[in-house]
Amino acid sequence: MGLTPKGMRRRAEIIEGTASHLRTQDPGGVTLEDIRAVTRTSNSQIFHYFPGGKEELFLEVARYEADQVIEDQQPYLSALDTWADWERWREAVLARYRTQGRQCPLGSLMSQLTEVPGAAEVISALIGRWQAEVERGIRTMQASGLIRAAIDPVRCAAAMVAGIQGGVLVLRSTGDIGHLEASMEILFDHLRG
Amino acid sequence: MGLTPKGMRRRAEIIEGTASHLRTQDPGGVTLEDIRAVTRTSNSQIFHYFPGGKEELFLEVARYEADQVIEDQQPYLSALDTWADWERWREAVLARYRTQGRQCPLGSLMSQLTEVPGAAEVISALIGRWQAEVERGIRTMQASGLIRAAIDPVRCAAAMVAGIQGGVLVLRSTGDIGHLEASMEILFDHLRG
DNA sequence: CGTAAAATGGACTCACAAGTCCAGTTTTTC
DNA sequence: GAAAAACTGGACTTGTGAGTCCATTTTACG
Repeated sequence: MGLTPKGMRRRAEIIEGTASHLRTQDPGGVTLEDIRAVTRTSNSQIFHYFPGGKEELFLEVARYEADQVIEDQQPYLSALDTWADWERWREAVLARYRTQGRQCPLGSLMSQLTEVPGAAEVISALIGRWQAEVERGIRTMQASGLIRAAIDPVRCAAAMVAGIQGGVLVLRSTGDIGHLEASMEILFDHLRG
Repeated sequence: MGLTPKGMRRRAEIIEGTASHLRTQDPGGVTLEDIRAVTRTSNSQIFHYFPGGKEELFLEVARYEADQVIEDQQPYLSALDTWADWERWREAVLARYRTQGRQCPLGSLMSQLTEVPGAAEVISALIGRWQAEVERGIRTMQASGLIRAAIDPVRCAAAMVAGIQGGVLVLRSTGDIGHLEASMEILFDHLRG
């Protein structure tokens, strides 16, 4: 049979507890014992809810964090209809990364999952969703004449996503958010023409 | 005493052998035993040349690979004096990543070294060097009137580096090189005005 | 030469952390 | 209200892989 309501709650608690612990600790060094302590579970619970063990749990956490990434950009990301919306979105992105600094929950997590089938899909899906939203925003702006028609929405959205990713990557290694700012700045300029 | 000539050779061999093995295998799963096999060494040699053990060895490999990244872009990166040079450079970068696909030796390696003092410096230094070269290129082009003066060399170089990094990151997770191409394309357009 | 330092081989220790097992408790369901 | 299924605790097994140790050979250098 499936999970009882209580079981579902417990499972979610384990994922969320692990996620929040992984935001402050390097996932590479986190053991099941740490997770047990932090989530007040026992070994049997972990393997009960995640038969695939640590790997499966981490993958679930990655999914959860990927959702968070999008979530944190809402409601702006889904409604890029005016320049003011774009600016608010940009601020939301910058604010997020200014706050979390070099601690990118998803980035460090994914590096632990390099050969788990499904891990790459999590990122691909995230990037896909992200890019699709940006693309939609560009098209909307084009429809209302705010962005010139010569802009290729697909390429521009791709560059935007890549620029942000790269900016965050640099932020993670150097602690400098300037690259992220510069990337978005220039791409916005490019959209404005 | 220091190392004898023979010792220095051996040490270099271990680094290079490990590096080339790490390009085809996920560093996370590579053990000292694998390294012993691949480099035909014994445990004592590894600890003899790298008293800090695996961590120290991997850090050396990271340094080595970081040098390679710059090396592979030469001689173009150091002489971005005309548009033709820029195009050749772009092609060199794209060619490199088209070839190695999702296998980014440095990226996967660094994720194993998240809490090694010195690891972040390797990346910081790489990004710094990279960005400085691009910046110099932009200034040269400005001096000869090929790029308009309104362009901010620092911001633009930062965005370029971030865009490339992000493009590679996406390439690593999705296998799609389109983001890298789009990033460079748009930034080149921006430079051309 | 000869001797001291450096280079090598390979067996051994040891800690740790993932995963297993089973016995006991709670919840669901009929 | 009782059987079945889901849930939980915690001790135990086990494999693995980093790092240690010492004995032996090779190289540097006066």
